[in-house]
Amino acid sequence: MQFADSLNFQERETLFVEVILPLSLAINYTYRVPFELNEKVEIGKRVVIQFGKHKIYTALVKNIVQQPPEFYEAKYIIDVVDEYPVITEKQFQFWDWITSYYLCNEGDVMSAALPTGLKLASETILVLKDELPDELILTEKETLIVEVLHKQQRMSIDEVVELLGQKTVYPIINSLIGKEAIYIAEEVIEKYKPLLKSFITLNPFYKEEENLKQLFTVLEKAPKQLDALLAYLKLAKTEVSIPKNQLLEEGGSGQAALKALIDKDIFTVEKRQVSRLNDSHDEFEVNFKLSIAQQNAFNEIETQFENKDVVLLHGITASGKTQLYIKLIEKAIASGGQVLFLLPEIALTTQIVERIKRYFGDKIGVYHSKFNDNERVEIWNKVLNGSYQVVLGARSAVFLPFKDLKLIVVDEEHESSYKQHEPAPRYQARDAAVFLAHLHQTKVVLGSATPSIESFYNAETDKYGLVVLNERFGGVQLPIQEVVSIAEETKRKKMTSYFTSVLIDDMSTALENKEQIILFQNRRGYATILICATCGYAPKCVNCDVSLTFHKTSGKLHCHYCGYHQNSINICPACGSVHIEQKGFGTERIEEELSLIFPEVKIARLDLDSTRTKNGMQQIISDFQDKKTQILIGTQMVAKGLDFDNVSLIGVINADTLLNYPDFRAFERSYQLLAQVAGRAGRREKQGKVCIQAYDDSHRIIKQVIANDYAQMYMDEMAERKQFNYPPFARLIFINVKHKDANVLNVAAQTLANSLKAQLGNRILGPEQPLVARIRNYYIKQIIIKIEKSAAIQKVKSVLKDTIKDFNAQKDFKSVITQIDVDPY
DNA sequence: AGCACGCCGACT
DNA sequence: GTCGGCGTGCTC
Repeated sequence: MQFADSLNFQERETLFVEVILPLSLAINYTYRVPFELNEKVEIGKRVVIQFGKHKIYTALVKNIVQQPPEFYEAKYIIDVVDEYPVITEKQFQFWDWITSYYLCNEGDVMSAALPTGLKLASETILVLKDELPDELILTEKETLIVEVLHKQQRMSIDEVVELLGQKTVYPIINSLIGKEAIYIAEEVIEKYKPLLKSFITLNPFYKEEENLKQLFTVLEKAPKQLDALLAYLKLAKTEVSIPKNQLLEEGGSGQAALKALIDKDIFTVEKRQVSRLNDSHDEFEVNFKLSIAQQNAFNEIETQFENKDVVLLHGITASGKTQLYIKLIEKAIASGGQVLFLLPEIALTTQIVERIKRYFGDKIGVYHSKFNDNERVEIWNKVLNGSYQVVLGARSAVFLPFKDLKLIVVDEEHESSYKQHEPAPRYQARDAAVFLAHLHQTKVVLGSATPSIESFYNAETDKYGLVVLNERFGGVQLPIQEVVSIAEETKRKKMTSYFTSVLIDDMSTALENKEQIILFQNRRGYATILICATCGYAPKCVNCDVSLTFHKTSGKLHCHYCGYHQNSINICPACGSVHIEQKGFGTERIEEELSLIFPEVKIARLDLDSTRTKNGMQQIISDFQDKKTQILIGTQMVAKGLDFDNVSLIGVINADTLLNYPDFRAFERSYQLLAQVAGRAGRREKQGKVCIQAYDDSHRIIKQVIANDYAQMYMDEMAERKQFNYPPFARLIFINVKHKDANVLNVAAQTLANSLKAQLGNRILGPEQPLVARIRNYYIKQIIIKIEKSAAIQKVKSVLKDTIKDFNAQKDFKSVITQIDVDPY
């Protein structure tokens, strides 16, 4: 026996794990596995490790090796968290692709991919020693800390910072440790807490008829308890254990009676883990039939899938794409497997989700930012164990642990919200989904009424399949569309505040017919800026190079970039004049002006400001749906995925603000947005109306929207993109260079651009000053890389990576921040 | 990210 | 001179 043991000892292996930390770090780190944990470590499991002097994190095992690291002594891992891996092999491959394609760190991807509940980090806590040394001489500040610790046992670093009113607290803490007055502990907070509910079960003894009868007689003297028992028996027909709160609600017996029964051992209580997700157990909706056009499109998609991995479904608004998706999903999961259905974030809180949920019942999970940490972990686990077959989600849903994907649907594929800009990974979820499908050897449907230029180009060049659905479902008519020139109306003095006489007439008619109206204005706030009529002074943000926006509800001036706000001004701080004028106008201002014109009409506003609270948006939408409000004014939000039966008029207050945006995609975006807004009018029997107000009423994009001419828009755009060498004819990479000092930044950006130019030539443009030159006290310059389609993109990327690394290694540029954004659109 | 170390200005 | 802010480097 002893011999065998020593033999084992000889042969016992020492394992090392390469782990990904949920931090933006350039490399992964290697830890040593204590022998007792050898059996438990596995790729894809989380481990608890100490990183640096104190901090404890959960890291993810990426690899297991036997060679010890050459140049340093590895720390031991503290524990293995998971019973089973939480990250699949395919996910790691997916992460690798994101890392290399979007030029970010693995830790960035891990942070984005894992729900917060699966990442734990420690907090440093100060604790008073049980026995303080006899002669303790403390400084004033140290005494302050010890006094607080006497009262509340423990303090966080932040609390110390607040208590002392200074940022540098470590020297003081270390001094206290040195004097043996305190010690520090690392408190690891388990973020995910399963929800526990009490369940009541009848003691099996009373299963016997005889015993139960006897119990009834005993309880006759305690009517409340008898009530509780009866309530239990009524509820217990299908399940033996009844949730305590349900029993209390239905029985009406009260806590005391229940407790008495539990004390008498008639009922037993048990805490059970329950799901937070209120999955509907509704029966599936009756089977609907696809129209002939839909059925044809369905068949066509199937045929195209035979030799294409991606099919673009170009279906005009109200063509019934959703039904088509449902049929595709149904078919995909018929023989097991999973489906990912991506939607833009805002569309996820609306009707389309309800419709699909009703259809697929408890097979479906929804994943987006409105869910809290705990709920997200539960969804993650249900995808991992396969109990969710269909997932509806926003862009981050591409990171869920799918086992067996059979189909990916990306609805509204042109939506810019599929791109994450901040923080890294700056990924485009639609493109990532195409790669994800490739990993799972499966297919993708990209759906849109107004496809992005690049997707349509891919379809045109046969990279993607193309299926067109251009018949409105159920014979819904196209709305009547009209353009009104604001310039013309102003000249003829026919404007009433921001509204042309045409729009006012349309609104009056709609209101008389008891129909509803949606007004679209692409700008939040009340007046865009305040400006002094005497000297031209306009209040600016202290942290950013932007004028502040006046919000009437708060009475304050707000910065939309950093959140800074200050009280409004009545007197010009520069010249003392009282002639402060408001320039420009936002949703809030429109709301106010409109209420003067239609004082008896209920008006609601849907924008970022009015939907800050959790249910704010839902409330506004349902009020409008229930016709409690007649006019809904909104930003982009009103255009996305909202269907209202009674809306007969859509008004666009000012189309020019969209068209004048300085970006090569401004026209494409404007077309998409205006077409989408227009699509909200008159969805059922009745023909709706769209009224677009613009200064430049003969703009080609507006004409194309009115004519519903996507093809012409596409051709015009392609001609321009070709001429100026923009996507899809070239690829773009942006490099944002940031620094607190404008001079340092200028030199740095120029230096970086020069060394890139030396290697990549005229593919490098800039550095240029972006629209907003300073945000949150950081000055910004932008370098643009334009790469022709034929170039080896991976080579360019590796040059880029190396150059930036060298650049950041230079002494003067150490504190310069560089951010790479691949496909920045 | 977050902590240590080292440099430098301001304040007793 | 000392304290605290701030930039810089490092974490297996």
